[in-house]
Amino acid sequence: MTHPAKVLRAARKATGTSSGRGYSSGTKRALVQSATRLFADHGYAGTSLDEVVAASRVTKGAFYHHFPSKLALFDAVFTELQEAAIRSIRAAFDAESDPWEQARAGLRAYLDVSRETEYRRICMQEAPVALGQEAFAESERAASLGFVNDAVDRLVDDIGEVSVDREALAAVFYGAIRSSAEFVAESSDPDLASARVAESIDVILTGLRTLGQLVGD
Amino acid sequence: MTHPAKVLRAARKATGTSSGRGYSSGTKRALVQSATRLFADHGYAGTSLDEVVAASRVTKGAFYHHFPSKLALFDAVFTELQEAAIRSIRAAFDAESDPWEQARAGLRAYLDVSRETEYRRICMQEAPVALGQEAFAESERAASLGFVNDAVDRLVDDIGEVSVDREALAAVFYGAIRSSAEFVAESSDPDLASARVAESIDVILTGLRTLGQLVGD
DNA sequence: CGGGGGACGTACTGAGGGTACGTACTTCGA
DNA sequence: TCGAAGTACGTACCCTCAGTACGTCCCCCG
Repeated sequence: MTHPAKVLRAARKATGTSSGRGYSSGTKRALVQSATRLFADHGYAGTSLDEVVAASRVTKGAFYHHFPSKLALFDAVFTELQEAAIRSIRAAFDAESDPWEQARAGLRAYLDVSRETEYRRICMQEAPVALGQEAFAESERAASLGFVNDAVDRLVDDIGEVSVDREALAAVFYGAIRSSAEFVAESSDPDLASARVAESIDVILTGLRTLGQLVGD
Repeated sequence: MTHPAKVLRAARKATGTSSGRGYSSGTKRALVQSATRLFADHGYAGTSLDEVVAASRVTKGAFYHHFPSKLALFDAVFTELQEAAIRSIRAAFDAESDPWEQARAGLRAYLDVSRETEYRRICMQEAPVALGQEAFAESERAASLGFVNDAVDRLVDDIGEVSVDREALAAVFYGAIRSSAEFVAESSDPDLASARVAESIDVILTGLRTLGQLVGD
């Protein structure tokens, strides 16, 4: 019997689908791509492996050759989205030198990233439940929360005089930013909403800065 | 054959377990209570109905007599926790009249509520995924977000001059508060952490107030 | 050219949510 | 007070779905 996978593999090779950053085969890439869309549309629990493998034109055997579990597939999808987001935010961050401009740029970049349904649904909504709060918090500290910590550090340094708890303030801002992302996402006019929340955060930052200047004098 | 449920029902009646705010029977109450603990410990997906009914000393048949689905059970648990939280926050809120004191009191009450693992895990973590973002956002607007909207409204009125987007600002603060709750929960010294974030938010509010006074003059 | 490993496919198992249906207890009107 | 309807369960079963066992094909290496 000639296996159907044979012709499929040949087809994928011909169309160039098999290329992709260190993946052993195009199959793995196809699985991650299908899963990204399905997880974003129906959530982790709402997506069956049968659907994933069907969308990827492979079988469960193929899947379990590349991934040890459904959760590992989700983790791969999550990590890929997360890393892309980090790259994007870091680029915006590093393009500025003034801490206040850096904070603005980072916020704008984050709001842009979270306009993508996939990032919001998978990285913000599903991940904490699917991966568990522990693991999620860990990767969060290394990623987005890290940026906020850096930004707040520089901001507080710049303000100088007024004494605040940096860690707590970072947590507060991190939540503010996350929530802004949802606000933008739920809005019917994302561009407008994005500007509105950015301005709100701006007012807060200005207030802090003003406070610092008053105390400094 | 004498059904085992017969003696169980009698036992529950004797120990007074069957009492409880409008529930048709003690069984329903027992199910909700067991589910609250199990969902809080292992999450929605991580809890099987078999575990719930076993912990409640009933069978699946009994369960499906009272609830149409596993999700309906979760919804009942969620609603109960949510309503308790609202009552608690509203009490703290209504005890103050000055908008700034009201905001502080509300924040403290919220931080207290979210110190309970059950509230955090079920109402903040699991609910958006289990119930779906749509339904969750709806009940959120009616509950916690409602308080924040009111508080921000009064605060902005009090500030007066400086023009800000109330809705956007409320979203920002709501996120800040949610994130504070997590910060407190993850901390090894919740009392201290609670004070730290409360102070951070205080500083932000003071900054806004100062800004308003400067513009007002 | 043969044999070993990588990349699959197929068939099955077990757990778990949900359903069908039967049975005991309660209530209520005649 | 006696049946009849409704309530509150219990039992047995079905179906979906994650995960496993095992076989096959193909490529590469000696």
